[in-house]
Amino acid sequence: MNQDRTPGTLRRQPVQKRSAERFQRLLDACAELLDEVGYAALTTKEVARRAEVSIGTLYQFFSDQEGLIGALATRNLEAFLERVAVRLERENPQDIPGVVEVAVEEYVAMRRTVPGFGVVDFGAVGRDHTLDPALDNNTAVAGRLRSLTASLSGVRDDAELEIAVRVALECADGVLRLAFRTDPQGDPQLIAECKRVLNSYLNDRIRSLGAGREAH
Amino acid sequence: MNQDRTPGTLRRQPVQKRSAERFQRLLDACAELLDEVGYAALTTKEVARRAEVSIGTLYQFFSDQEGLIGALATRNLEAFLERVAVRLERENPQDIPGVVEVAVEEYVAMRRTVPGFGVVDFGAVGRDHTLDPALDNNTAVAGRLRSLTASLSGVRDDAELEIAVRVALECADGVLRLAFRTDPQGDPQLIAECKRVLNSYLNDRIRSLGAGREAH
DNA sequence: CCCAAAATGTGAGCCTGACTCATGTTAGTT
DNA sequence: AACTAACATGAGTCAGGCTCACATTTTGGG
Repeated sequence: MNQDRTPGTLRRQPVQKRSAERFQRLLDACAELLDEVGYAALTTKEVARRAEVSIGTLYQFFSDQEGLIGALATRNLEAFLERVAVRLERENPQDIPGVVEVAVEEYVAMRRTVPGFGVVDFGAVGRDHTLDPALDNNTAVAGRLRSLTASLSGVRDDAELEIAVRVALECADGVLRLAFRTDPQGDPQLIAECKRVLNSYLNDRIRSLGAGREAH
Repeated sequence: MNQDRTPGTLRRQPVQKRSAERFQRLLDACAELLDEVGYAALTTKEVARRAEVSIGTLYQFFSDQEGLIGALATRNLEAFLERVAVRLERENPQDIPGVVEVAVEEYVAMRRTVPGFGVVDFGAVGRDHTLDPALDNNTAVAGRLRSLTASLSGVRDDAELEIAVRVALECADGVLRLAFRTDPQGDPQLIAECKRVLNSYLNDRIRSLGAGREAH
């Protein structure tokens, strides 16, 4: 009877085709609006209107506004990981700079082409202080990236690598946001700096794990 | 006499003692509430109530909620820079790891003791996509840190250093947020990783500027 | 084909919170 | 005291998040 009021979650997965399409339309409208008016000025009413769906329908899928944003972030995350996985498989880089190059370039490409990606990428802003540290979007990304990394460069996939990837991800996120804050197309110099940070750190870090190609 | 409705700004600086105290009380109440209920659930009514001030008074000082948060961020920023400047002067470190140590430790100390610091540190969340990239809080921090860094380690204070410091700051911000997301007291391992990232990158970066103490 | 059940869709309206403004009060100055 | 500028107030306006009682569509037997 009473609806699921757990904040920031989905309420009902669409099962029929019609509602599945509406679900995607809502995410698309949300993404467009985020680009147009920004995070703070986003309204659920306008998202619904833009998706040509009633406000009630929106709330059948998402528990609240945060759930809507979260679902968009999840879709972005899946798309990003898919793109990275495809390119890694195709190009099969053998060292860390190779993997860094692919991951950064795909992120940049998505920032330039995917609506709303710049505002929410893999997680809404201000979702830090959740009391349950169980699930954290960036941690999820790190987990998936870690297995991709480990399998491709011969590095041992252990707790140390987990930390290195999480740390690298936070850095990349911050520097790339800066790059796009400075220049809507992404400041090339700062994008290069992002790769540099990751390579400096990971090289340093992985070597100390005794698994790099050039042991000290 | 329409009021200043420029978003995110101050409206009137307090000039008399009474209002100056109220101004600080409002920031204190805001900081406390941010810790208690989080950014999303913050209400201006409750901030005013907590500060024992009418809602009207709050809006005499701040153009809107964002202005309130911004003023708190500015106060945090000034306190941080003051603390770092004092410690740098006292300890006078001669190399990059020395400066990194001081800056990171002071940030950690403030996260542990200053109410609300964990939520807004130097800038509210979600303030990226402002159309005028003129002023950006992290850039301001970077500018001030840069002069401190340059004067103390004999590095040339030029555009390259500017970039290095801005990049380093974004990384530190991200990794330290992660450290405190994982552990309310700040995960020691991640704090150590933060220093490591900064040292790896800055060492790499500064050496290439031909100014480190150990030229290659 | 027909129908009940399940899934889905609707939007007027409730509620809460950001922000205003007409009016009253206090501090500083002469 | 008397005047002015700074300061303080909170009931009221407005907008946006979200609900719920009800309507419509799809599905899967029979």
